[in-house]
Amino acid sequence: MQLQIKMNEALFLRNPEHSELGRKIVQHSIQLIDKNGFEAFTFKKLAEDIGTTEAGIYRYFENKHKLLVYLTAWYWGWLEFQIDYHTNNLRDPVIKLKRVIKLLANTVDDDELTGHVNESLLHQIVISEGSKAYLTKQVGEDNKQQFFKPYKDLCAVVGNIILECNPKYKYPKSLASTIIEMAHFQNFFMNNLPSLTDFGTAKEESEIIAFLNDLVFSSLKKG
Amino acid sequence: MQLQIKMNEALFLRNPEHSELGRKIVQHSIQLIDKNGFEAFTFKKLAEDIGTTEAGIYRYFENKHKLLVYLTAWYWGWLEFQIDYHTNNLRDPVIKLKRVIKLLANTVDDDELTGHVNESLLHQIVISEGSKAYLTKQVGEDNKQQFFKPYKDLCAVVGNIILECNPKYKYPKSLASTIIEMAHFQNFFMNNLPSLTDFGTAKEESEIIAFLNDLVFSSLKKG
DNA sequence: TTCATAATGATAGTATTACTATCACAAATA
DNA sequence: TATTTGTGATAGTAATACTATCATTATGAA
Repeated sequence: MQLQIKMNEALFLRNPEHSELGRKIVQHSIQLIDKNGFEAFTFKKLAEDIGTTEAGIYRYFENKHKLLVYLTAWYWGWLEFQIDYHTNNLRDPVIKLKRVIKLLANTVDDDELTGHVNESLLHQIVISEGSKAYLTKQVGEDNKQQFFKPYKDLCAVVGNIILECNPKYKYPKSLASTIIEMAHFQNFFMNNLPSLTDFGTAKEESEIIAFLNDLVFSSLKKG
Repeated sequence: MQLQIKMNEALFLRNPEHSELGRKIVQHSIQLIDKNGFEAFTFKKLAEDIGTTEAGIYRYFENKHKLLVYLTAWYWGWLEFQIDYHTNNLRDPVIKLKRVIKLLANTVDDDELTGHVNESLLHQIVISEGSKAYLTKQVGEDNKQQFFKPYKDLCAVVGNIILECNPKYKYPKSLASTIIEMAHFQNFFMNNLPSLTDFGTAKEESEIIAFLNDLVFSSLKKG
């Protein structure tokens, strides 16, 4: 059994899933970006880490920005699969939404079904570097090429569950993007700038979940 | 009359406010970063834009990261002043908080009191590039040196107003950082990835304000 | 089995970036 | 008047972000 996330072909020059080297590029880039941060990450270092050459990496990805977008898109695609999988048997939209919040805010375990991707590290990358995928001047171009479709799809899914909870709620999409972003930002703040949160002492993800639940379900309360 | 924001001395090598060249560095860096984005921004281009040399810039700022942190810190300091100024005569904390949300989410006009800083452009920079000031591997080091104090102070101010509204509310700081971040992220999404928001058609900041007000005051409602 | 093609490795080279260093000059200051 | 301070001009270096070429190896179709 194996899980494959279908990726936008414009994100790479050669599909990294289709070769050993490609999978190594994905695997080691996740490790390196997590370890040293995206700014310090270069294709040269990645090549050395893998034991190939810089040119070898460039055959798969145009540049490191595209690779970052690839990784985050992969993550959002994977997460949407997780959400579908863990909520498809649930009827009550409130329970569903709580489940989604948990999946967004919890540390993920490494998924055995995806050999070369360490989801736990990738989750950390999405927290620390994810916004850099779209906070650029090329965001318009990238968006035209559908690079952010997985993120937008996930947001739409969450937005729809929100509407199921309260069909009259006026800001389902904005609330969805708020939940998604804050699940990550509050985590980053908790661990790095704790005075921006109320979780500085305990540093428990469960508290982030409690905060998000409170935020969301106060908003969705009718009346 | 002149408004001066007191800045952390560790952010620069020479205080840019104290010389003509320094003020030009600040002024032109704001223009260039706004125009081309932070990634494409280099000290060489900045020097050419000003009509000085690269070495000249390095005498003021160690590197472009410090300059970005300087600019964002300046903005948060300025914004806190604006908030103090516009809310100090208000008694009702609910009105106060609404005022704060408006100040956070609205496009700012260029403040005449600060000659070399174009607050309107700087606001755009904080929206598009602001998170990059702390989403780095050095965030811990930078935080130890108090680089993010203005941001944290602002967050504390907002958190306290939240507590005035509802002393029993459990997440004042997290809600404060959520408001601040979302005032900017929803703006960025609205203009660049509109399907992540509910403001795609109108593209009005007033809608972001309405969303944030709804979000915040549902959460603070007692019961 | 053979021929063609595709993927990789090895190496080289370029323009730009991110600095550091040095020296000369002008203005302010003591 | 001597001295410090800020600026301009120039040079230089290591690293980054690529592009190009050629030889070798693996794959797979005829």
